[in-house]
Amino acid sequence: MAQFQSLPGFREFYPDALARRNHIFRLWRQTANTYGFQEYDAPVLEPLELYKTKSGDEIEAQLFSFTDKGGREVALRPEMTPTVCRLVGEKANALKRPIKWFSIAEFYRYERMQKGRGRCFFQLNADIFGEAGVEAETELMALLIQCFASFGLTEEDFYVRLSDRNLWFFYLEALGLDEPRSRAVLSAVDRFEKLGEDAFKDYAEQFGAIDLELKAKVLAFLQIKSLPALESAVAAIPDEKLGARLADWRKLLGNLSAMGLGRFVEVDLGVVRGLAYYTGFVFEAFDRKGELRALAGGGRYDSLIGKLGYNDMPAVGFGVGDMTFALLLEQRGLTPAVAQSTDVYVVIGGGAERAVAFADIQSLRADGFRVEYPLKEVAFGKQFKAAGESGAKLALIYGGDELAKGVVKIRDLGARTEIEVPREQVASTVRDFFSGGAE
RNA sequence: GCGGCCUUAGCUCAGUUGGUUAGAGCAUUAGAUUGUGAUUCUAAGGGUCGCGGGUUCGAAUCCCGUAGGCCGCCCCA
Repeated sequence: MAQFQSLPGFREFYPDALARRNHIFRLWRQTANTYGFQEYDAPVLEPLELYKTKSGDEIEAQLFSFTDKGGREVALRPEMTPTVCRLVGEKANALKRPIKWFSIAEFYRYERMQKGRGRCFFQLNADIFGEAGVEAETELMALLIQCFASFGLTEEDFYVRLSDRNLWFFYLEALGLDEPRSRAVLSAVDRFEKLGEDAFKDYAEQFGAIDLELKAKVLAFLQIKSLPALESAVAAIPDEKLGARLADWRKLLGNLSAMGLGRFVEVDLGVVRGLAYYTGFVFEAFDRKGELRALAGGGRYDSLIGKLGYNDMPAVGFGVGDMTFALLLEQRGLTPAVAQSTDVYVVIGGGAERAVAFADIQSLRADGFRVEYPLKEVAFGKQFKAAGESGAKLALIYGGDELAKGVVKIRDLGARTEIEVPREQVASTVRDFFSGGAE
């Protein structure tokens, strides 16, 4: 039986599964289009160096990487960001701003499988380049939320946590921390939700036990869950950068409320997105029940394009993986039955009738109807059964009796009624049925 | 990289203290039904019991190894 298995962590999409996947992609694509994003794609295989430059040498352990026949070190793409940065960086001078792009692509990571995570997966990636202000965050967060809401998910189902690495750096700077210490504190902040007090161990190893007063301030700051709380926390510290940053926060949250999306967004300074390349606002989407891993993540990464050797360009982006998202839809009963059904099933008497039926079948198909017929001669009873199971709305009956009279019998499979029409009126009758009956 | 549980038909699962030819439901195909569909009845196809080794007169069953799956830790771009 199992002569060959698929590789661990890889997925196969039988028609049902592919129909569900396509449904997700269709709505994502449609939503991105309504926001004025343009779709792009790029190679699955990239130079290994592209990812090392962005994420460091350690990344190789988590990549599908190998040496190709030309001696090049290559890797299957684990993410889209470096690639899209190259695309934008190469043609930066020729691209109209703002650059609003998206892609739906497959990615590969050499990882251990878990719920919502495999070695290959699809992601919707959307990015805005060339806009340094919070207008870019506004547009992207709105798109992210709409990409979920399009499926019928509501604020009861998911929410987006918003945080800000700049705000953290300015705050820690105002508290007198240098950059290495600030980074260590942020790393602790990132892990605090999971590890609790242990999150500060790494900091202690590098810089000695953390000052208790400082720690108290950090913990208080990371538990801020609203703009007013943030404002009052910052009000106590006279700092120009912090004040300016707060203005950005008001603007971004104000924009999202004006769009009617405020209910989806929560201030949560506990989110800092790991050691990532993010430089400003960061956000993550989660299911409300807290049962699944992150649904989406994104943020601003203004220095990455420069790091890859191009002129600096501001950038904000997010990615949504298909696996966790599909789990959420399933949990909420929003996975649609998307089986594509037949429009017309043609019942054919015998060999002679077949030739006549074929001509009409082909012309109906040319008109865009989905038409099926039995590949081999089978009994009428079977054919009607097959017609019912196919989901067809109409059955056309090409029997010897009808053709002798120059007519075709058309059966409305839903209403269980039949009419006979002259053969030359078959196409128009079918067309009328579907244009009149459908909407 | 580490840990827990699991693996018998396409799917969901039975399978007695180790004992003849490994079963059921669903699904598939065919027949009842050579001109009218979602019901019903009948039958068929489909398995080297994940793979390899060991114990035994005899292994789906016990032991060892290994692969794969699920879940969690680490990580999560």
